[in-house]
Amino acid sequence: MPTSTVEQYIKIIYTQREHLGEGVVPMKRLSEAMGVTPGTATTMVKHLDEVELVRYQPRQGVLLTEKGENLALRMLRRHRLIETFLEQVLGYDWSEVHADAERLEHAVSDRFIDKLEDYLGYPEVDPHGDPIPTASGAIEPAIGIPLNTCAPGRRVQIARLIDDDTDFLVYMKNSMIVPGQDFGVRENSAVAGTVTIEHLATRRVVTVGFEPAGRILVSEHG
Amino acid sequence: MPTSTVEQYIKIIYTQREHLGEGVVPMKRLSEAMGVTPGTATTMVKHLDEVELVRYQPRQGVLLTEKGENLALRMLRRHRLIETFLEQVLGYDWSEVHADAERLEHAVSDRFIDKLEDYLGYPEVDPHGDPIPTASGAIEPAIGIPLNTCAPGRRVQIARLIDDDTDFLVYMKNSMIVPGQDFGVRENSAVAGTVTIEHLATRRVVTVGFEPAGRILVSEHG
DNA sequence: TATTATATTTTGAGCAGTCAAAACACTGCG
DNA sequence: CGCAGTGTTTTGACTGCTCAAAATATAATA
Repeated sequence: MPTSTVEQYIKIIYTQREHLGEGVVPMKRLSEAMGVTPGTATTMVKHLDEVELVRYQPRQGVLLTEKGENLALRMLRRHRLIETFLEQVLGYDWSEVHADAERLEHAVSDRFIDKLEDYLGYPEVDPHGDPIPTASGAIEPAIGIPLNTCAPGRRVQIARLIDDDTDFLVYMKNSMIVPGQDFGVRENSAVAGTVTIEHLATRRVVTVGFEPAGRILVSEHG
Repeated sequence: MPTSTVEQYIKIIYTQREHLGEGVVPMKRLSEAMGVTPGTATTMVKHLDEVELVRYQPRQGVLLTEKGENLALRMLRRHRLIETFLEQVLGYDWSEVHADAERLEHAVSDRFIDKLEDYLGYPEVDPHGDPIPTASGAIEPAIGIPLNTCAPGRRVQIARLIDDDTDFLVYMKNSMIVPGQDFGVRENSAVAGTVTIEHLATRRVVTVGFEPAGRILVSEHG
C-alpha cells in the first residue's frame, strides 16, 4: 500500500510530465512542484524506482512505469471526483476546492470513490473539464485544442482548463472562461504574446497571455 | 496544528473515559484501544501532557484538559457527520462505515464539515443515535437510559447504540435494534446475565447479554 | 510479610520523510 | 581547453511515531 506521500509524488510526476509534453521529468521541476528540496526528491525517487513505480535515470529525470501510471490515474480519478463533489454538491467556490480535494484524495477508500461516482451520476469530466478516469483506469484522451492555436475569426467553446492553480482558475472563472461557454477569437498575436477573445453571450472582451492560453483547451465550431 | 495521530489519541481518550463512567483512563486501556504497545502510549501521553491536551498522572492514567475536550468534540463532530453522510447519502452499509469515517475525519477541513452539516440539514444525531456536537462545541447530554436498567413489562424505544464496534452494530441492526424501533421488555435477569426484549412490530424476540444491553440506550414510554 | 502477578515506564532501535549544506557532474562559454 | 554556473546527489542530522524487551512499580494473594 503506497503512503500518501508516495501517491502525491506519483500524481505530480504524471501531471508534470503531461505539462512537459514529453521526455523525462527533471528533478528540479519535481522538487519544486512537490515543495521539497531537491535532495529530498532524489531520495524519494530512488525509493520509487526500487518499488517499480518509476524509472529513474540519474542526472536525467524520472518517468512513470506502467504501475506508476495506474496509480497516477487512480489518484486523478479520486481528485476529480472529489472536486466535482465539493463544487456541485457542497457548493464550494472554485478558489477553495483544490486544497481540500488534495487532502481528501489520500484518505478515501476505493469503495468511497466508487459510491461517490455513482451518486454523482458517472460524470465524464470535472468542473474544469478534466476527464475523469474510470474505475478500470481508462481515461478519455484530451479533447480540444489549445486556445493559442486558434486563428482570429473562429468561434470556439471552452472545453477544459488545464491547471490546478487556484489563482488561474478563479481569474478564468471571473472572465467567464469556464467549460461550455462560447467565445469568438478576435486576435491571436504571437508577437504581442496575447490572445484576445470575446464572450459571445455578454460581448465581454478578454485578453490573456499566450502561455496561459495554451492551458485553455477549446473546440472550434463555425 | 495537531497531527492525525494526536487527534486519534484524544478521541479515544474521550470515548474510553465516557465508557468508563469516571476516573482517569489507564494506560492499558488506552494502548489497547489505540492498537499500540503500552510503551508507545506512555511516550505519546507524556507528549500530550506537555502540549496541555491531557493531564497525565504517571502510573495512574490520563484525563483530557479543557483544550483536549474541545479537540475531542471536534473529532466526534467530524466522525458523526461523516458517518451520517456515508450511510444516508452514499448508501454505506453499517458494517462498512466505521473504517472509512475513521480515515476521513482526520483529512477534512472545518469548512468541509460545516458545509456537509448544512447539506445534511443539521442532524442532531448520527444513524446510531449518537449526538452530534455543534460547530461551537456544544453537545447534547446523553438521552435515554441503559436497557439493562429497564424492568420487565416496560415499553421502550431504542435511542442510541453506544459503540463503534462493527460486529456489535451489525448484530444489533440485524436484530432490529436501531434507533427509533419500539420494544417490550420481557425479562431482565441479572442472575442469568441477559435481557430479553420483543420487537413490537414483528413480535420478534431477542436476548442480549447484560453488558451489551448497557450500551443500548432507550427511552421508556408506557 | 514475602511472593507473585500485572500494569507501567524506560531504553535502544527502526522507518518514513524531511532539511541544510557539502560534494559532484554536466552544460556552455570565453 | 579550462572555468563558471546550474542542476543533482550525497551526507549527516532531525522529527514523529512505532516496537521489543528490560526494568520498575503497584496490587493481590498466600
